[in-house]
Amino acid sequence: MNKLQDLPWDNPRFKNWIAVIRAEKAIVRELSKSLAPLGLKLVQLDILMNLHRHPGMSQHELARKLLVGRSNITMLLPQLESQGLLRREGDAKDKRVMRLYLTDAGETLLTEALAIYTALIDRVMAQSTPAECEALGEQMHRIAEMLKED
Amino acid sequence: MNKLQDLPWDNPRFKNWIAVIRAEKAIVRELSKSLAPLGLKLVQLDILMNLHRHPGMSQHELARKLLVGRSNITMLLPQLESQGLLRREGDAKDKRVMRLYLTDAGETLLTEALAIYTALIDRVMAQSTPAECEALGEQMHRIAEMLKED
DNA sequence: TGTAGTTTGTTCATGGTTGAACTAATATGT
DNA sequence: ACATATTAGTTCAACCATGAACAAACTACA
Repeated sequence: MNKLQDLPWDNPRFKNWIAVIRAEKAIVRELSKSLAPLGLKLVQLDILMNLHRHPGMSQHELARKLLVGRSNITMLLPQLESQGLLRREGDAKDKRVMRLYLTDAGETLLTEALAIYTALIDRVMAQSTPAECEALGEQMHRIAEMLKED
Repeated sequence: MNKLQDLPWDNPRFKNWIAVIRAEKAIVRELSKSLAPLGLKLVQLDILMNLHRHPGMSQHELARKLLVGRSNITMLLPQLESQGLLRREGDAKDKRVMRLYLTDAGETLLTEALAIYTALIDRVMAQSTPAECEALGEQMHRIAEMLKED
């Protein structure tokens, strides 16, 4: 059993991980505020981004990409659809799946939102040198790969 | 107006930031699963950790530390209190504030939970050299400081 | 075929989080 | 002292996300 005196705040790895959490939370908060004027929530932007990169995605694929339940997607889509940002088309070969596409309005809003997003990230990452930033990306990528479960 | 062809996935800063999000989500998911056998949710562990470091904290201070609404704390505490993990004492000088303390049971459970937590973080951070890990922490700390609002 | 198993998307009950009132206690300014 | 403003904590209604149960559509294999 550990003693309480050797708690992980003295552990460099742990301490640095806490810093990651804090920074991530701060950025997400800031981003949410910046996106509010567009009427977009973070998860909605995530959907638009994925649909732009993978037009014709199914709801199931989208849910997996977003690490979110399928039922959540079911309830998220009507909001965006009624705003005319995307459209759903039944797949011709498999009548179960709905294929998702951004509309022009969706592409336009996405562009505006990404301008805000990249501006924030540029501002934030300007705190680090390009090399540091690249190293950061590689570390995180390794971690995500390591924890990927399938 | 940006063209859609120069989207931020080609922007190194942005791409690396996406990696941060993915890794963070993966770790949080994994951690939540590991903590479930103790009957602890992540936010509850956060509370125990903060109460250990700052005994006698008020609910308001705790809410600010956790970046969470005060009402959330109000509803989170009874769960932990009824499990005998913490106790609330009215402040002698200011009758509005409730001072929070871990019980011995709380300290014990915290120790167990932290063993799990640090094991995961050690495993994850072992993907990087100590120097990389330190650089990571510094970058994140700079970002959090930059976005700190008061 | 046909039957069992899988996959897609939906529905629904549950639990979690939020922010806006609200109360009680304290601080401030005249 | 007294009115006003601020602060700590609570309550409540609204919103979100989740996972289990379900129906419809597909697949596989005898």
